[in-house]
Amino acid sequence: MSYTKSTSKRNKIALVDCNSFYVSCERLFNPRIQKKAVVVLSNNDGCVISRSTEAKILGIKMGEPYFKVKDLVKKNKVEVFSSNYALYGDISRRVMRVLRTFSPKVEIYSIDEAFIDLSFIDEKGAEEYGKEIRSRVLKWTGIPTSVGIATTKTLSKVANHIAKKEKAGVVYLNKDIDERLKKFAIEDVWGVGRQLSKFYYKNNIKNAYDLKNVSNYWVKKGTNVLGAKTAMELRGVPCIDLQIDQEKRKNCCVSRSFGRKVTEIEELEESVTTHCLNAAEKIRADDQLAKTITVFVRTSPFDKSKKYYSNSKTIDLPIATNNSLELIKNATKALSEIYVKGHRYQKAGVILTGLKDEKESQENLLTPLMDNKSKSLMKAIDYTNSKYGRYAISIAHAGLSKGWKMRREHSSKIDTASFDSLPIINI
DNA sequence: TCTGGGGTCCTAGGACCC
DNA sequence: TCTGGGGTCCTAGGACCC
Repeated sequence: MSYTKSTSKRNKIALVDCNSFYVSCERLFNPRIQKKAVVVLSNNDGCVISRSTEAKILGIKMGEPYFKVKDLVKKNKVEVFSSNYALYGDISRRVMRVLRTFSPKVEIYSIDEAFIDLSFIDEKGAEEYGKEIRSRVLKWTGIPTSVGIATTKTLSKVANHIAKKEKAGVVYLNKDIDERLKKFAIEDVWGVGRQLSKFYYKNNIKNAYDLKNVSNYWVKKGTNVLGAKTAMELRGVPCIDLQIDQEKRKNCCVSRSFGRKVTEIEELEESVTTHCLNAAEKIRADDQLAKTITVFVRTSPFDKSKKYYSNSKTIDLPIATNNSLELIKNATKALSEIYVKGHRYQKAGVILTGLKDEKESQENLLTPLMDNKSKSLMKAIDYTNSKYGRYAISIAHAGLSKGWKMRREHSSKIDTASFDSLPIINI
């Protein structure tokens, strides 16, 4: 058996993850905050969702409500930003474009991370290649990354985690794997969340090594197939394929918390209408049609002094559509069925499901002739809004005052349209 | 006063059918 | 008291991810 030969052909998957991505994006445009503690807040300035290393050291936790750390932030002069997803999306696309120069097989896993197939690199070259990825991404986009390389996606997640923790930049997990896994807490394993951690701890499985060494049968019985796949991947057996083709979404959800509590149905209607416009625009951009629409509303789950109310209504559309007006009509009807006077609503949303390709949908003989007309209307609206800014054309029912709209008190106001026209300078 | 948003996949259980 | 047995399809809800 020729061992060396087979190992050199082994699967190699790199996970490239941007460090403190949203903070790094804000830093690109703000030299003043390079070395400072910085945090980025979620929509509505609700929670901390990105932290610089300095902010982590101060003890600011991921996902922590902003009001709980406000004092700490003030005392330590932490720089605070409301999130700017249009900006982060632009930077993300740039990062991904650079990653594609390293391998034809790239899976964009989230806004700030990607799996890359590096099986064509031999054992000795893997770590060097990882370093080259880091430096090129940094040079071409300004974004710092960490790279983990291993034989499966789950192990490359482990490697990446270690790279971040040890500030190693690149970790290639090819030796002393068991020793590393023994020090890797079970709750940090990709695919093991709160419930599974509880279950594993109860059964004396405390780290990745423990999980690697229990029987597949036992894992599958106690959890499900995904649990078993995770265990297999820790053993180095690839079970989760790289998804290279960007598949279209199957659902589309648009929802927001309100900037203040809402009690009247008119304001709920405004927000639901706005969410419909956004959701419809999203699926039109992908040439998709929706078969069903769900509207949901809820009060604050944190307000213990009031009774919690949460409800949703789903409507099957007679003909799959992406027509804003059609969707709004149904959403409004759904809303009227779940609205109960007297509650202080905190959030409302719209979910489009049963999405399918417009091309694949059969032309329905009963489709009114109107349809072509409204199709061109939607096209015109999308074009105008993309050219002159979102909401250049809206409908009156979406509301003009929008007293319920979310808070964004710390926006850096970086205009991505103008950013996109900036020249790129390679240093 | 103030606690994000948008996804995917899996399973259990009901409806329905023969 | 006893109440068939399987198969498929669909959906709601849970768990997980970033």
